[in-house]
Amino acid sequence: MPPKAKVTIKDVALKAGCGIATASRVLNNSGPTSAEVRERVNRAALDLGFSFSAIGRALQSSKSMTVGCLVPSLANPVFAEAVQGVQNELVGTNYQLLISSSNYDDKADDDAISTLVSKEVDGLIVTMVAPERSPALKLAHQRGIPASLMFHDPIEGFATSYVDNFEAAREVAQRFSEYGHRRTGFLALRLATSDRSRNRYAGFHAECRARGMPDPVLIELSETDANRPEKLTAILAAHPDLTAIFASNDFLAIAVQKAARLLGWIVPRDLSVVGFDGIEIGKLLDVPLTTIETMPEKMGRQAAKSLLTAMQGGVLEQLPPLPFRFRAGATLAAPRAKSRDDGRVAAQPPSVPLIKTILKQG
Amino acid sequence: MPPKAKVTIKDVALKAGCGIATASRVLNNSGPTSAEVRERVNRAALDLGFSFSAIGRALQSSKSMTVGCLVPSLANPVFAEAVQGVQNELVGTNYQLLISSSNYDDKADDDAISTLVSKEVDGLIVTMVAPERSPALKLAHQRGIPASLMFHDPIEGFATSYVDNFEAAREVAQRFSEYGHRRTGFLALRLATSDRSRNRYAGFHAECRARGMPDPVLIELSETDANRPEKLTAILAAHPDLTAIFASNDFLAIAVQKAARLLGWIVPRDLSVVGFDGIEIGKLLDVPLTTIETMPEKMGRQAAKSLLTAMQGGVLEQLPPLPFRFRAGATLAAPRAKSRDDGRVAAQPPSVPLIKTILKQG
DNA sequence: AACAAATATGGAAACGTTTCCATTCAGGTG
DNA sequence: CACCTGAATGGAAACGTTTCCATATTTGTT
Repeated sequence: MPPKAKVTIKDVALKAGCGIATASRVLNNSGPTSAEVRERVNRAALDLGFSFSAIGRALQSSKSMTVGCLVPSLANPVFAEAVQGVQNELVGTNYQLLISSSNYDDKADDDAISTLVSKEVDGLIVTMVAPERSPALKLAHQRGIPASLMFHDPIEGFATSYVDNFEAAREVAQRFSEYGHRRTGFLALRLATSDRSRNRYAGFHAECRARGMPDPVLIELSETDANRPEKLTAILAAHPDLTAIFASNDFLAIAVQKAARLLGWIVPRDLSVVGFDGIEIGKLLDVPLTTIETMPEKMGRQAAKSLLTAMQGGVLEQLPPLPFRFRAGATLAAPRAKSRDDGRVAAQPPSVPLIKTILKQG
Repeated sequence: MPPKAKVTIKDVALKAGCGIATASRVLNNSGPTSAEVRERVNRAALDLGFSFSAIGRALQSSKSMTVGCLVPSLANPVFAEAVQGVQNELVGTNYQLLISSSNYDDKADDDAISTLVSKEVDGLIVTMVAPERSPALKLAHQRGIPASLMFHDPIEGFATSYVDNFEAAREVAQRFSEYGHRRTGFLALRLATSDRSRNRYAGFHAECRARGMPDPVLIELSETDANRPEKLTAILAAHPDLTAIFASNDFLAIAVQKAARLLGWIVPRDLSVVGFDGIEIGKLLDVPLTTIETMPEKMGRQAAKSLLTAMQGGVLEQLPPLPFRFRAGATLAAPRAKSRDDGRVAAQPPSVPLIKTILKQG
């Protein structure tokens, strides 16, 4: 084990007393070799601790054996799971995963793609703010780098692995309607940078209309407000007529319940809440979360799978969306029959001190 | 915009009517050039849509400008956040992030490191099952590839960014003791593959002893059982004398509360629970989770930061552990004075039908 | 025994960079 | 006017592979 910094195939050939070409053939099993030289080369490689330089290989074959993956942020468990799905699918192939994240920034998205392209990735798997108007992504496409989208609805020229947000949201509106809800709200974060949220809102809105319900109230929260319930509490208080909230993700669905409790409202008696994503924790809550279950891991897997076939010369074809599933939970129920102000506030007189207590600890 | 597959610096030089060396100097600002040729080269590069081949560069400079990162799984939000932290620190440098995951498998860990090394990463950031006995990691070290650990306690030869699990766990024992708890349990997943959990257990155990409490009951859950509360319910029922549980992560802390509820126990009246990690959702729960807050994002950042200085020729030095913080929450309280069987079961007669209901929906 | 066919081998080019070195040319100094 | 300095430039080597091609050796067939 001489800890030589770099041992190349040249060193192996030298030690084995043969030419580089022969050593290469032995090490790759890529051509005729005599048993004798095979023995010598393998022994030399082992002794020297040789391993191929992926860079040398990449240069000569113009294949980096690397796929680039861009998501807004790994701090969002949904994206993290999807990336893990990609990874799971890539294990066993010889492809490695180069990742980047944009923190939901349009410009950063584009830069990230450029960087990945200049690293000569063999394929791309992306979730970005606006894939349809990313110059870098278009350029990658022109250069013949196959790209597979995740979470996005289909757009011209790319295959995508996604869940039908519009349809899923329609189902939520339908459930609300069946329980007799009429005045609803849609709660989301960063609507401007999330086509997913926009699609959910669109579907929810469309189905509410179709059922003759009033248009849902659109509640958009800033990043920072999401962790501090006060703002949400104020918003709820300002809309006492809402009986049901559709939250664009499960975290928000849990946050809005916290806000409701601060007002002394009880879920689902005084307010129904439905989330989106289907995180596991939702099942374990005291009042299990009603939500739409999706499969981020599968999404990543599917994106990786199609990309792999595309990289092997196959054609990138659009598969149908991944299924979603309505998880009943217990945060959705019929709205109270009685008028709001009588019912809710009266039922929980000590709401004000409660707020104080919790504000203090936050 | 001729969508030529590959435009190299040779093409640029040709079009600009100069030598390759000159073109390189212009494009890199790395030597004397006349204003005139500079103009021509830049224009040619722009016209042709030239961008450097990172592979060509890597080969010649023997720097891949890539750091490899290995974590057990991105499906665990703690690791995902840490990786995002690494990423955040790397943005702005010219380093890209190559990731891999082992799914908590010892062998896979080693293979992953080998692969990353053969990709010639310039540095490594790793969390693995057992870094101290990974041949591949040792080899990387011998080859002079700097490596920075995450989540691990310090080991010979590597810098690590971590939280003092032992100390944090001692604090939990101390809090339990102060509230008057004596019989406690430690709940964990995959103890064999997580030195973090083992260290927490060790610290918890040590402090319980130091305070004259009985040794904590060690409860280890299989992966699959963690999502299905029945098993946990059975375990709790088998240990009716426990008054407090320290869970090795917040997810388990929430799961054990679910199990307790299935038995009709009320948290924290009948059972105190303390978690670990400090996930945001914990704050939003009806009964806010008592837990140890840690900073995974910072951990990733710190690991990346030290690695960066090491890669720039600096020395990899061990920093003190990152701080943790006890978050009070509301799932920790004094144990009930009365005997168990009187208190708990009698207080919640309808516990059996409740179990049935919930089992059905799971 | 002679020759074709198959097998084994190594030299060299190519992949896209950067950088060392040598060359050319202009301008300044004695 | 000869000389030196410094700037500008391009050729070529090197980084580690794979692969084409040509050569050398063995095997098999008449």
